[in-house]
Amino acid sequence: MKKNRPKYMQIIDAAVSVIAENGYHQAQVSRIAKQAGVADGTIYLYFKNKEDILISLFEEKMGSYIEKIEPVIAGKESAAEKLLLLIDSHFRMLSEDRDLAIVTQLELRQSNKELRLKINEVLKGYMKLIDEILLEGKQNGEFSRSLDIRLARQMIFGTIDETVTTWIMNEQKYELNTLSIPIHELLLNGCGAGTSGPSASQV
Amino acid sequence: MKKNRPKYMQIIDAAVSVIAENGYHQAQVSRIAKQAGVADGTIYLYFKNKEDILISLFEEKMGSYIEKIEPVIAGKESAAEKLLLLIDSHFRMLSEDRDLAIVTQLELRQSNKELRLKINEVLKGYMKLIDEILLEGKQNGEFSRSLDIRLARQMIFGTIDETVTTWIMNEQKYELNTLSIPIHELLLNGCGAGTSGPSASQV
Amino acid sequence: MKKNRPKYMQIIDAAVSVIAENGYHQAQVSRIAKQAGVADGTIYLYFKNKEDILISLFEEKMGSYIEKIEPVIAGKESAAEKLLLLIDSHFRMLSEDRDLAIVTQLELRQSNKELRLKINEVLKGYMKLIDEILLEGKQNGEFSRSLDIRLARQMIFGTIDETVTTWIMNEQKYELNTLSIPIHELLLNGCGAGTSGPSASQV
Amino acid sequence: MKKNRPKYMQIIDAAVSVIAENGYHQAQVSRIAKQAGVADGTIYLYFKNKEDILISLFEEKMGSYIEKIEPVIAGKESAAEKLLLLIDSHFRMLSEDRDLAIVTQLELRQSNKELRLKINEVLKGYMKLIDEILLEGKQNGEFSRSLDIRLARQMIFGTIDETVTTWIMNEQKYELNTLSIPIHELLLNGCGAGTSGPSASQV
DNA sequence: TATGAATGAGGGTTCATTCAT
DNA sequence: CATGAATGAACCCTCATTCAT
Repeated sequence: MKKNRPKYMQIIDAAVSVIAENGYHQAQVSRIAKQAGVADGTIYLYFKNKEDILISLFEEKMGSYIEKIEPVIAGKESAAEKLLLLIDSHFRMLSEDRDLAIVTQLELRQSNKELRLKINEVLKGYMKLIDEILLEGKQNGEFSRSLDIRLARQMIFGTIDETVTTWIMNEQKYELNTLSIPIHELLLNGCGAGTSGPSASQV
Repeated sequence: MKKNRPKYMQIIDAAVSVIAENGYHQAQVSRIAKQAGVADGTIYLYFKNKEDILISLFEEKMGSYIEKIEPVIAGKESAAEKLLLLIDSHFRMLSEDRDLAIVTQLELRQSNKELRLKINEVLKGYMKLIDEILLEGKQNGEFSRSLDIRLARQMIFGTIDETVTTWIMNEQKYELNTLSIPIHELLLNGCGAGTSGPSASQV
Repeated sequence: MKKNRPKYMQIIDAAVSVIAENGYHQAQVSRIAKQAGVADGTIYLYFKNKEDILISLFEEKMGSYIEKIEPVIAGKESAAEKLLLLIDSHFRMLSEDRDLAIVTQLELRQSNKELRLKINEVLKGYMKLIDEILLEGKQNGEFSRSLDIRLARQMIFGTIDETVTTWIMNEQKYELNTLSIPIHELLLNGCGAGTSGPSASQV
Repeated sequence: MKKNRPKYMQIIDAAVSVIAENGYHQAQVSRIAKQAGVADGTIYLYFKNKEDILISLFEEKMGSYIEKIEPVIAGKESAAEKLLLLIDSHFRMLSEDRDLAIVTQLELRQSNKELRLKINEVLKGYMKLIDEILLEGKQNGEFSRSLDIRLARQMIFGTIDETVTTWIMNEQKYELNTLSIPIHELLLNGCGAGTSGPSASQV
């Protein structure tokens, strides 16, 4: 399996670094190769083409994050707590790797439609995770019975995403994680949690 | 004023149509010219360069939308009603011009950072509009006193944007405007409106 | 006759000024038209095409100079005096119109082969003038009997031309006309005048 | 070093040939590449841009000529002999490579001011060589004590240059080298050599 | 496995010239 | 005579990918 060889991750990390520093359109394959310390041709021993580097980058970084976060979330008791953990972990992951944050929030979005469709495939796992939290919240009465899960998921993901993008655009001048609790409260309210008890944020 | 000559809008409309059909990276100037029924060189009598077409496109379509919607919203009495009108008009505008929806939600986001910064300038007017609604809602007690306007704005814009993008990605298989009221309800709840009275959506 | 209409010279003068200021490749027809205070299309009522402006420019400025200098030179008695007058007038003409000097010595030489062939046609009158001086000098014993007129002419024209070009390249930091007498002496020597009497420069 | 790889000279030679045949403005990069037997992109592995090909061409051909001729001239005893060698070598070099003659005398002069300034840099070495010959001739009494070196150099270079250009313009109908001795005699006279002894051309 | 020299397709923009008014 | 909006051909350069070593 090529993915297990050291140069595989070496190239992906080089891609993140080069794209974050120079932007998507300045991230030539030769530049990534140089940063990774390999020859241009070597890239093609590990990746089908340039697009494949970017997809793999997203899969490795986001895919592995989703896999990692899933069991941790499963350990929490209430949907509210799960949602808070989701938001906070999301913010923490991107705060801790600002290059990755720039790449996923700004640069990778300049890619063509095809690539973005494939990125969406990876995100589906994340959407499913959100849906499960919402479903649980509906079923155990934490959230409104009439909650439309698809719309609520768009609200949650859209809000998180817009929040991170704004933070990046403001050159990360503030601590992203300080927003976890207020954003959580907003979203809980949105889901109808505020009507039947104390805010879960206060838990 | 060049903007008043008929070919100006003719070229912008051609750009929307060509980009929607072929994608951002396939939208060669010569293709846009052909679609507009003018010579390649004529483009440069009306626009500084290719990027200028795209900026102008966004300014004309979104900028004029913002200007148009502003007084209509001002006519509404409550913040909740204003928010509903904002959402519903946003959805309606993009439903009525699906090419424009594709261009603004998917294609224009592939542009370089510079262009996107200029697009953000145009969007600032929209953000300000949202902020005003939120401020009004806070002041007249419709929304929670503790509402963080910046975060609430990110929630509102992020949710609307994500909802439209999902609709586009699903090839517009459903009516976007049917989502106006449920999205409105979600967002109102998020703003803390549900805690102190009947949902404004029911107004 | 188009040449008698005021706009004809107006356009030529505008061309000299625009080319001197901005260089040959920046001298677009529209720029010349603007400088001349006429519409682009008007240029084509007076000139066949852009090249025709440049040829006419050279014909008018250099051709008229040659016609003017010819009778003055004819009035001088010795070949040596005639040569001095030729050199000094040449330097004076270009000193007095530095724009023209820049255009003829530097900018017009960037034109294509065809244009330069036509310029050479105009210069033939000048070459003939030099040849006549040389022939007279040979016949009356001022110059060497063995002088090759063609080569001597190349020396004279080449020296004058190189001297003016060097002066232009040095940004006209010195008075070109101070070189008339020493250059004259060099060239007289070259023609074998120094062997049979006092320097003609001292006449 | 890129200059040592065979394709470097291959491309330069192709450029000379293409420019000589089709003219400066018709010498597209793709045409030069084709003539050199390489792909368009390969040009850019050896040269920064198109202008760089032309500068390099001049440096390689004229620069290397100047370096080569310098020690040979140093071996001659008198300034007169040195001058003859300079003229004759100059004529020989261009006679032996008529494409190069066309390119340097006619085509390269159509280039923009910037390129011509760089060409002048290369020529400065040549001017220095002429100056050294003149200085030596003045000091050892071969040339007139009152000789102005700068003006004499302009005469020498101007005469040689004009002679070659006339030869090119006449489509090389005669042997350029037959002019070496008579031109030499003209220039020696010009430098005041004829006044104090037998012509060095007769040596 | 690894290299890196070589490939070649593809597009934004300028500007001399025209022609309907 | 005069205008100036419209035309459209023409070209340099980049960079993802290949393949001989």
